[in-house]
Amino acid sequence: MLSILPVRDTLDVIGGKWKILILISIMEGNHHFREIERSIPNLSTKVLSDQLKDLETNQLISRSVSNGFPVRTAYTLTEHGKTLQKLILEMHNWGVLHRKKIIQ
Amino acid sequence: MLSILPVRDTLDVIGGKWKILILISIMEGNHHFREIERSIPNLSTKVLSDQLKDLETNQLISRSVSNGFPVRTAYTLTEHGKTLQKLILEMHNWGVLHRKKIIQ
DNA sequence: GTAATCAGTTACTTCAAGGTAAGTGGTTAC
DNA sequence: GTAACCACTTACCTTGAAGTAACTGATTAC
Repeated sequence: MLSILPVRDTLDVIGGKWKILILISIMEGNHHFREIERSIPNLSTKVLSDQLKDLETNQLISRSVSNGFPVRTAYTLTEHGKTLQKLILEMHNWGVLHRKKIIQ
Repeated sequence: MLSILPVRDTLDVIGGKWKILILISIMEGNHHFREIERSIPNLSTKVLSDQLKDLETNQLISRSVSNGFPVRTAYTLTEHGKTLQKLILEMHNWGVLHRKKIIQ
């Protein structure tokens, strides 16, 4: 008997059009704002900014600003964010399976 | 290097507010239209009807109509639909973990 | 014969996620 | 000193998912 709330919580956090893409981009080594932006086609600065705030609020990523000049911000996965990796891999694998099934 | 498309495919199929809830309801033994509708609070007939069509298009559920009277429709998971169970369980588990982390 | 149930459809509205475009304030390269 | 880059913000607009409400057509119970 699965209760519904936890699954909805998960979708709130990683659902939508961009959140998973941004997480994957950071996982793959893109840590700066423009770097992440350039790595994901059609992602606007406004949407990226909004989504990064959401991800930070949910403690999946952390934002740090270097004290030196030029000031550079760096986004990294938190330990909590890293617990998503297995789930993202599962979603990837199921997506591949599904595409094979549907497109044939 | 995870490509983005498969994860997006997965979200297209199980994302949104209702699809996973409907799948879980069917998994738990609700097979008739009104049965599914009653099992999920605040779900309207129109939305249920739309979502069931989507799920059928994606070959996750199948719709069968009994030849006898009264005509009853039955929605069941396909074999392909059953491959989602592991992923849904993962989403459930991560949701529980996340709620602990955020709400404390 | 009328009230209720099943399995939906149709027409219309609302709303939040996402998109567009321009601007801000600082730094660096030449 | 001006052009370009970094890291955004602000204001406004668009669109599609979801919600509301009423209706359909068949069957069954009383």
